[in-house]
Amino acid sequence: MSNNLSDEYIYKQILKSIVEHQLPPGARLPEDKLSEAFGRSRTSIRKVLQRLALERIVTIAPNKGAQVSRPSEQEAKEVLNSRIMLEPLLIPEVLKRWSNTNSKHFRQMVKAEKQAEKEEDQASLIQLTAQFHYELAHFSGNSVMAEFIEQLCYRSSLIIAAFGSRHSVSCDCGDHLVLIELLDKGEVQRAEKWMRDHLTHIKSSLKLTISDDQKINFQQLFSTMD
Amino acid sequence: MSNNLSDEYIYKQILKSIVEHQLPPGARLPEDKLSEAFGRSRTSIRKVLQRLALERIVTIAPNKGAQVSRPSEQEAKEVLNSRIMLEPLLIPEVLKRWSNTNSKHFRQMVKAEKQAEKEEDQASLIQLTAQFHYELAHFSGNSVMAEFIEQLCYRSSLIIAAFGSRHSVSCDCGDHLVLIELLDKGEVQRAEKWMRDHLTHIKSSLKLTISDDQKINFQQLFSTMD
DNA sequence: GCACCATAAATTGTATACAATATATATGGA
DNA sequence: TCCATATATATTGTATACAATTTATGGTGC
Repeated sequence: MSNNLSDEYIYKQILKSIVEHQLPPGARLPEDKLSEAFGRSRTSIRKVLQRLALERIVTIAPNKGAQVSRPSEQEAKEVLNSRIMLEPLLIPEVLKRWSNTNSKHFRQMVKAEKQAEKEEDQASLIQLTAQFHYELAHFSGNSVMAEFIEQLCYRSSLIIAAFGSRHSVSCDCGDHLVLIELLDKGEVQRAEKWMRDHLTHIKSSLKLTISDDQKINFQQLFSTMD
Repeated sequence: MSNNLSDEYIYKQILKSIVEHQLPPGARLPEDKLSEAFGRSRTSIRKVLQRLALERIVTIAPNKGAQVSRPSEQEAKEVLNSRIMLEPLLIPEVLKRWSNTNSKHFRQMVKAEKQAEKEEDQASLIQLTAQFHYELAHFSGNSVMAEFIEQLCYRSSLIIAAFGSRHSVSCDCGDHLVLIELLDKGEVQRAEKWMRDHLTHIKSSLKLTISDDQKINFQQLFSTMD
């Protein structure tokens, strides 16, 4: 493989492989193998692995090295619950800045998603789905929040790798187009609700042990729906 | 100084110095000086500095090394706005888990704050104020959110160092006791509102250039208050 | 005195060496 | 055959060496 690659490039490359499920949870990441693959010394690789560890994408055990994180069920719930709380919260700000250009940009992205779906290119589909969410967050104008959400999106991909069912991914797509249309029409509350439901749906598609957290609420289940 | 200190210890030590305004924004953090101070090689120090850089507490410029971050006004606003959004959001969850033990714990903490205030121990006061906020966040049961808020608290300390007025710190204290009493009484909405107002007050105590972001809203200003 | 350039000192970037630890393999006894 | 132990191999942890770059110093001309 070619030489003299920046740390940032190596970081993105490894992250991408994990997010796209090429490197499954638990996969060992030996420093000298990576060192050889990227043609850089172990020093650079360690730096990248430590960064990924801080972001919880990778887990480093003392004297045992790095492996792709195996998120716990607890962590899975917390990450998804965080997204359910935060992403709808940013919708009003996104809408304030919403323009025709944005709309076109995101429609283009949905097109790419559908293309990946048709070609059964799981890797691209996962990556695009996450990208849709964090790019939207970035349009809120609050980059501090957006970067946090971006990390949660990467962690979600890992969580889907660990707890997702066969169709978790494609099913998830649930058509981001609907959201765009709501934003075009300026329907704040419906857009917020869509986002909440969308993420809740992803969460419930995970094969997590049932707990208090997701006891069936018959009241809600059989209430009149819109 | 004594030898063989863990990376974690060094990290906390440097973080503490920055949060407590011993190391002001812009202060250079030369690797070999720190290396000597902690009795470890530059390797360990670099690792710690890189972590702090990812957390935005420190800024590393290529070939120029690390210095304590100088947050921009934009960043200051985004961090505070994020806290204004998030911390009230966690109040309901905190309340669900609220117990007499918690109450006592936080009352103890307020006592310590007041002690620090009386002794004019600015460093402790800043640290305790931040700690109050992030410990509360941890009692929400969502550690993913709590860790993010913890980071935002550290960044806030840095922001106060950069943009705070003389009495930003002591004034801020605005009595955390009030919040505890609201939680004791189970007043969710009032507690949420208290938190929002408290953080908004901190934000407006900063010497930031006036922008759209904080134009005076007369409507709101002269509305009937409770 | 001040700007400018050359040189010296200090500081960071990167690779590598060696020690410490963990994992894998092989050997011997029950 | 299986398990325990010893040895060998592989892998990580840490310090250090050297190159690359920046910052400081000093001298020269104007």
